[in-house]
Parts: sequence; structure tokens; C-alpha cells
Amino acid sequence: MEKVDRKSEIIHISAKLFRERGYMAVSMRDIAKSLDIKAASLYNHIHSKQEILSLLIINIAEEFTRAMNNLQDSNETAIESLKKFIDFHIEITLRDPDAIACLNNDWMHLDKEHRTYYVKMRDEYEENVRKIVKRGIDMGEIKEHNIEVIVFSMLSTLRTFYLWYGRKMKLNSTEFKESLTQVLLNGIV
Amino acid sequence: MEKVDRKSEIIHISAKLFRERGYMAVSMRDIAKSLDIKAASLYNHIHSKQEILSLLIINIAEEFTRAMNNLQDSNETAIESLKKFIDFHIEITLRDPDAIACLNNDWMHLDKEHRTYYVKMRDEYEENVRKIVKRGIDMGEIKEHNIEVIVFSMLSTLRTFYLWYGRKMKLNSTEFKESLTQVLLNGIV
DNA sequence: CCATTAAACTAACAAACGTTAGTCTTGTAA
DNA sequence: TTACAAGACTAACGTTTGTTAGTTTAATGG
Repeated sequence: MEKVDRKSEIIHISAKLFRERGYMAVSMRDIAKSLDIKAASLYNHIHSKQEILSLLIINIAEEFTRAMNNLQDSNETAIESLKKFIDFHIEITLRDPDAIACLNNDWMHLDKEHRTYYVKMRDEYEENVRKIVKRGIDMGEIKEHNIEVIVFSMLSTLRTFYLWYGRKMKLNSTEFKESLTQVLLNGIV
Repeated sequence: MEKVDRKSEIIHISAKLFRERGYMAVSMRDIAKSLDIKAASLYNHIHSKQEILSLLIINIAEEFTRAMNNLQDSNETAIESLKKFIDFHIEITLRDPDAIACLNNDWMHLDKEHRTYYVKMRDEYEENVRKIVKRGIDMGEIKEHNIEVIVFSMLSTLRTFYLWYGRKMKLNSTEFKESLTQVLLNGIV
């Protein structure tokens, strides 16, 4: 018997709806209907529709940032770092795919304050990935490719992973992680 | 002096706005304002807001399908096919990045009829990519990885390419194509 | 010079939106 | 039993939305 407060429930169900139709296409009345209450009742728990989006997106973005910062501490090889990077991306995605869909698709609908904060976080995050790849190249672990191409390719794949898992993939998460790591690092040829 | 008819102009400017803010967050009044006319005037050229989205998305989706079908004709190695596949993806993206953003983000806002048509096209398209990879594995050109992981990784990267090009990349398109092909096919280690 | 037409305009519509104010209900602590 | 608080409700608000009807304007062809 899990005791979940109403606020979390609202955010959770909103994430699901936002993922399917996008923030702008989901009304407060839609969210309310999913919870079998009236739209006005939502305001006993949250201040605005915007707040739902902020909580949703900032939370998950901060989770990625925390995971990335943990990576910075250790002094391992760049390849080891990249493997851990792939690993926590998949872990977080499996834990909350709806939130990641919102992050990807609806961050531009954040109010100015939160949008600025998010974009800053995202830029720093990408810069950290860039640093790892650069380190790998300097150390001779990674081929001398254009860094942006490598970073872009990895992040694109990891960020849209939520779209694919469960659709066609019959692998469990461990198998999947190994397979994706292989493909991303060692190529397919 | 290019003579562009008003309808194309509307679609073009809409694509740009949809890309920035998403279909649902752009009003007919917004589109009109970008063209320095009133919203009602748009209806001299198009039937509805939905029609703008349909024309935009279906056109670009069909372009991808045509390019893919051209690939099927020849009987070359799987690797050669994949290289051409990467090539035309980048070419089309460079030609019309706004339309591709709409395709990626707003296809779910198509009316039922067009959405069904699009999803069918997309599924067939992905199935064709799968076939190429499968052929490559059968022929021993491609390593024995999970096919879905390979297809997903390539398509994710190519589909979100529009987000990256021009942001950090100083490569011209030929250099970029070569670099991305290398990364996707041969890996980075 | 007149008739036609393309493409802009004004004004208005009904519906849907986020949100607020105020009320009723129900379970719990004193 | 009473007092309180949480959380649902109804009713309504001012905007914004896509779209329509009808009108004006300016360029074109006979």
C-alpha cells in the first residue's frame, strides 16, 4: 500500500499526458479528467500549469546533472567514463521515460526563468561530455574524430532512447546496455 | 528575383515558427504577423491550420520515402547502402531543417487520416533500414549486434541532426558526412 | 473604360483555455 | 460534540483560439 500524495500523482499523470500529446495540447481539464476530479480541484495542490512543467523538467534535468557530476570525481579512463555515462543515461530513462520525453519536447515552454536555468544546465552537461571525449582523444583512447560529431551522435542516441525501448526491443536492460555501448564505442563494421 | 506564391510562403514561415515553439503554441495570428497580414487573410490561401501542418509534414516524409526507395533498386553492399542512407539524410536535413523539426516534434498533431498515413510510412521506412542492416549481417559485412540497437542508434542520430548542425559544427557538409559516417560505422575507439 | 479577380481587410462567432472565488463534504484531533 | 483542515465541488471570469462572412482595394485583360 503506497501512500502517494496528490501532488506527485498530478505530476506523474501530467508527465504521461505531456509525453503523448505535448504540454500545449494538454489542458488542465484533461489532467483533471485523468484523475477523476474537476480542473479547479487541481489548484488545491499546485499553483499553475506552468508549475507542473517546471517541477517535472527541472527535477529530471537535475538528476542528469547530479549523475554527471558524480562521474567527474573519479579519475578513470575516458572510455570507462563514457561507459558509466551510457549506463546512467539508460538507468534514468528506464526509471522515468515520461519525464525525459517532456524534457526533450517541452523545455521551450518553461517560463523564462526556468528555461534559462535549464539551458545553462544543459550546456554545462554537454560541455562535460565534450571534456571526456577530448580527454579520450588526448590519451589516445579515442580516434581523432571531430569532437562535436562524437558528442552529438552519443547524446542524440541516448536522449531518444525512451522512444525505442519497449517498442521493438526484447532485451533486458543489462543486455541492452552492453549492446548499445558496443555499437556506440566500437561501431558496427 | 524568385517568384514564390503566397501559399509556399505561408508554409515556409509556419515551419520556422513551428520549429521554434511547436505547432500548438503558434497561432494563426502569429503566422499572419510574421507575414505582416491579418490572420483572416491566410484563409485566402489555405483551408485551415491543420492543412499547413499536413502539407509540411507529409511532403518531407514522402521525400525521405522516395530517397529510401531509390536505394532499394540498386544491388550494392549493405555498407554502400548505409553510406548512401546517411548521405541523403544529411542532404535533406540541410535543405529543410525546419520541416524536419516539425516532422519530429509535431507529427502527433496531424489529423487522424494524415497521422495514420504518416505512421505507416515511418514504419515501412524503418523496416527498410532494418532490412539493409540484416543484409549486412547476413553477408558478414556488419558485426552480429542486435539489429534494433543499430537501427535505433543510426536513426536517432540522423533524425536529430537538425538540432546540431550550425550550432557548434564548423565543418562543411562533405566533411561532416565523412566524419559522421566514420563514427556511425566504425565507432570511436 | 469596364469587368474580373486575387488578396488584403474589419468584425464577429462559438469554443476552449487557465484560473479564481466561494462553498460543501468528510475525516481527524481536541 | 465541536473545530478544523484537506480536498473536492460549482460557477464564473477574461483571454485567446480557429474560423467565417462580408467588404474593400489594387492589379490585369478585353
